[in-house]
Amino acid sequence: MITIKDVAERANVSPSTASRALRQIGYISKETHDSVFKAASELGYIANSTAQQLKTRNFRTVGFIISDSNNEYYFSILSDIQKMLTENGMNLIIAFSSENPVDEETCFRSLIASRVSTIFFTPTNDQNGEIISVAKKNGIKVVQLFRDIYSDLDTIINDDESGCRQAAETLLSLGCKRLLLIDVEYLYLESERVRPDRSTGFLQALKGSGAEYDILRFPLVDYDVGVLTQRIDAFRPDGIITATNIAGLEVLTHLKDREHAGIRFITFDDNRWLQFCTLSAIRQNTAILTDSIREAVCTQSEAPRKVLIPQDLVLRRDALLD
Amino acid sequence: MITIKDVAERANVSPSTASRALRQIGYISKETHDSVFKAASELGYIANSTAQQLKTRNFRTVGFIISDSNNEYYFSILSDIQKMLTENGMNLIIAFSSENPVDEETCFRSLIASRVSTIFFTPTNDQNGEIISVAKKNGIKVVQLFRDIYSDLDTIINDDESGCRQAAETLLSLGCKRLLLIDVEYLYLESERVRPDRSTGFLQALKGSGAEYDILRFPLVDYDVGVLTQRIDAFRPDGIITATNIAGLEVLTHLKDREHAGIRFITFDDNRWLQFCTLSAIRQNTAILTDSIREAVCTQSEAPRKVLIPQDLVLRRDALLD
DNA sequence: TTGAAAGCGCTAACAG
DNA sequence: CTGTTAGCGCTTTCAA
Repeated sequence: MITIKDVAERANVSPSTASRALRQIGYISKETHDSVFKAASELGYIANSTAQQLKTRNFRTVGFIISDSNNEYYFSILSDIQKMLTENGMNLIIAFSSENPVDEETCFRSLIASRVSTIFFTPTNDQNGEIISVAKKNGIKVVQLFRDIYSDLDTIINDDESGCRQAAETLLSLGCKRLLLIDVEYLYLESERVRPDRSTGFLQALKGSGAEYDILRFPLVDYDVGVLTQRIDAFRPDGIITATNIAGLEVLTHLKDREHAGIRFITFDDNRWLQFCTLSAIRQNTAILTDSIREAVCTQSEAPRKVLIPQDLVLRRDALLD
Repeated sequence: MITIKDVAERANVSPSTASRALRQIGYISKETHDSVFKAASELGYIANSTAQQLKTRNFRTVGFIISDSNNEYYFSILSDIQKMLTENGMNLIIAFSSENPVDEETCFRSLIASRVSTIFFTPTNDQNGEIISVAKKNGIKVVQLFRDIYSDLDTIINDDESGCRQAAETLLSLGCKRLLLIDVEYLYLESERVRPDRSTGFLQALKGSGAEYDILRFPLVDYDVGVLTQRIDAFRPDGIITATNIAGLEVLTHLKDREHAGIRFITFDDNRWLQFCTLSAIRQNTAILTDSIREAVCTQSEAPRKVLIPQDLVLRRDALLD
């Protein structure tokens, strides 16, 4: 390991002078500046940011807890977020809560130990207030993403409720009479506690439409696909909305196998494969999301800030109707 | 911020005693142990791992540089890697090189500054030996993933050469007479410098088969899709192999648009959408990969270790042949 | 069994 | 303009 002491010795200055020279701070003579930079480059010196942070109490790392590693939506936003953080001189540490409170707490502990400046997480339950307050006691900002569970936290969510309402209205306007929504079932959370709620938007669209409808709440992980397929076969919908890509794929696979036809389909979370299959989807707004995250990282507000991000419905010629 | 001093004061012991008690190391009386733990839990104390690492010189973080954030393959392996690291008490920092040497160097600098124990990266070029040696000078192990560019580094690669040979042999055995391989064009690397090389396996399979063939090297990012489609239209293949999902999607989109038929298709990097579309793919072995990464992180070898991971061809009823 | 002291690598305050 | 000193939070001798 090469330290600033090594650089200082080689340049015949004190460590503090070397430090100031390298950071271009304060008054440094041209000669000192040059000799320090020369020494640093010859030695291959790179400042230990761990020690810097300890000293300056200025923690330039952000923690990101992904709740569902199978959900590609997370990864589609990750590189934008990382790029934005780099532009702001920050690092990104990621962790996975696997949709359960115990892992979520472990993630928190690990990120708190690393003294990240901010933790972004998608709450898997409403019982982890303890560790959240420990984070805050340690000067860490905590922001909940995509699920508004803890009312006292900064919150950034996609407007899934309105997205789902749009999707249902569109299906109705296309002539559907029997709509099925595959919403999310949370293992450690009452559905009623979770905002935004796709079912709410769904019901608003259906109110007074005269159409039949059904809602299945389906787990994000460790699910039994039979529950899904039986419900489809029993209800016989002519339009289906799925809350995630994964559920969407299960639905599509089932419909294809059974050679169903004429069932219209919209899923949350657009991607290139949906585009290729000319399937309709609800597209999240990554730009606004990244921007909100940047703001959350860079500003320190008092009152909890709530951000609601609008989303688009992308209609495509539905392959299943061909 | 809550420090061990706070805990020590509340428990009426010295910081060093508190430290030993919390880490269950050395001789500690039952009473001290209990009072220290009580104080820590009441205060919500979590040890600052930054300071711990500075002291113990034991860096429990791994850096991972993703070269292409559009390539979902990276994300499909990330959660397994992260889980494995967690089990071994380590953290994961990710960074993105965006397939260019400048960003790659920036990533290295940032990870070296964080004093990660190991850096995994997919080389985007062969000119960054300088920063790699700086990493090593700072006691950081460097492992190249998926591309064998620097001969003196630990290396973990998928056996794309054999995978491509298998794919080509299979297409030939299915009766194809005109094979097109869409291989990767590297912006900052001569193709000949990159191992494994899909084209090599492709050519081995074709040798003596009497079939016609063509190879197009296509960029991973910022590509012109017209180059791809024109080549397909000009060569009129009856079998296509693509090196990435992204190129694969472009090929499929083109073939669908033009209502081509009877063209067999195999792509690298299997996923659930390919499965749904009943498209054939070459499937990487994530278990072996994760295991190799664990070994690289946990053991310190002298000579550079080279790991070659075998992969499977998954044949599915090709939707385009229906 | 516990505490005092030193020091990991770095920077900020203060003298010079 | 530069060096000395102290200390971030933690652990590790070493002495008590």
